[in-house]
Amino acid sequence: MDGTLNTRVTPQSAAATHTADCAVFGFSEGVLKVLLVQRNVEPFAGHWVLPGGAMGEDERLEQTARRVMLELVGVRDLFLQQVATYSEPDRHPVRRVVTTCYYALVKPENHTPVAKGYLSDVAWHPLSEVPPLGFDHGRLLNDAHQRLIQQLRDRPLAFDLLPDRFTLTEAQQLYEGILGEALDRRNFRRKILAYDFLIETRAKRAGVKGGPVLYRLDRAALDREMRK
Amino acid sequence: MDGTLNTRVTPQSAAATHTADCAVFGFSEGVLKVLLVQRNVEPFAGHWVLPGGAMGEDERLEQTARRVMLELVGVRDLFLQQVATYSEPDRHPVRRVVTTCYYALVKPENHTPVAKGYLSDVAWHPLSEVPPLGFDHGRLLNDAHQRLIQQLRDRPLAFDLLPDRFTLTEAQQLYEGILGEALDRRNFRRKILAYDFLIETRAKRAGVKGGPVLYRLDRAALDREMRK
DNA sequence: GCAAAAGTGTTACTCATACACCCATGC
DNA sequence: GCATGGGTGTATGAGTAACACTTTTGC
Repeated sequence: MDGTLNTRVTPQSAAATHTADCAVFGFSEGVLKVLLVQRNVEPFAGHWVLPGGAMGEDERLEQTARRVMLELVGVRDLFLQQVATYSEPDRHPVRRVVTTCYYALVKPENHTPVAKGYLSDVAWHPLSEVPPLGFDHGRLLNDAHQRLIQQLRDRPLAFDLLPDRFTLTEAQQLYEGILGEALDRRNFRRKILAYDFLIETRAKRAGVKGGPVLYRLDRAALDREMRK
Repeated sequence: MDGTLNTRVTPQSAAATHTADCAVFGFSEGVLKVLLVQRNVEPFAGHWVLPGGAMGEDERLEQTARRVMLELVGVRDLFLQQVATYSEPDRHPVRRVVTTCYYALVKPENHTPVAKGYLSDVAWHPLSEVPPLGFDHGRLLNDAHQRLIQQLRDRPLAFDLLPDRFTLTEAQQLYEGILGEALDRRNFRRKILAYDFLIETRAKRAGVKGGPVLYRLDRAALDREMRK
């Protein structure tokens, strides 16, 4: 309640910087990946971490997250969900930093992230081969992934990660990558074909065996489903 | 990621105060209630708001929330869950305040909250009769309630709100109060009696018609269930 | 004795799961 | 022609939802 109880706001209580960190998930080559950046400044120089940045003066944290994503991977209008806020006094070794973690879903093939500023590298890492992360970002990433799993189980969130035309097998690989478990093909197909936002196209993809049918999204129907 | 991207930490980005606000739910007289405090200072003097306070120098937000609850209602070891963080630049009319909302569950009969400091009153309000709240606390309370509903649907969280001995009808009223819908008595009893943390006592309560059986909790079994 | 609340089983439906064979294509 | 992946249906079990009558007690 903003200092109404005994702990009135003081210069001390304002000493924390607030940042937004993003666990950005993408799907390519049949594998779920996360976008990481490598720091070239202390603390944690040389370490991989989640991309993030400090909240600006007239910005809310979600805007901070969007700005960081725009600057880093050049993507607008991404799907962004708040996960949690982390405030341990010693989570940043130099100064007090409170961070709010978001997760985001993007199509990697649409964007080529480039390292700028304090970063020596940017890369997609398969979620199964993430290096140890700096700060407490290993925990943030894990929490973000768990939240994504939880939300995917009752909403078809993940179709934003697929290319414009995709096969049901690709969709299934995506679900399996996120959930971390194998799914039965027939049960999966039945379940997602029960949605009305999948449109079968007549086109088939060259170079793929068995000529799988390509689907595309009915965006309006998907949005309707997501709002339920 | 703590200022690694372009938005390096500056004095501006540190200008926000961080607070923890709590939606404290209790259950008495068969009704779900929330603990509100009334401010006697501007801004929002005379308005009811959620209890909260500013994060201290060596404190994480959860500790802030616990401290506020201890000072206000004298309760330790309460069940506390983080809901979300709110950072709109204008959510506080005087200065920049970012807040993280928690919800808490307590037994009202064990604690008599007293108004101190900037507060002219403290009271339990039935959730169905909450006055318009100051700041954006109406939204916070709503979000906290929604999160509580969501979590109650897959974990038996709410038994902390019941007295030591309680009837199944009371438990059902509690669930109905939280979920905001009527439940079938037989289905409800079957469902919660399937848990093994409910212990039937031989005692019956005086003054209640029909001589309902009183139950108590097997705390260890409940904790086990909550960890699942 | 009557009003009020407690207590008790069964059925139908929906949803998740498990499981195996044939077909089309690329090589 | 064979290896690879695409495509399809059914049966079972679990969980959820709907539904009405009898018993006990306080007054």
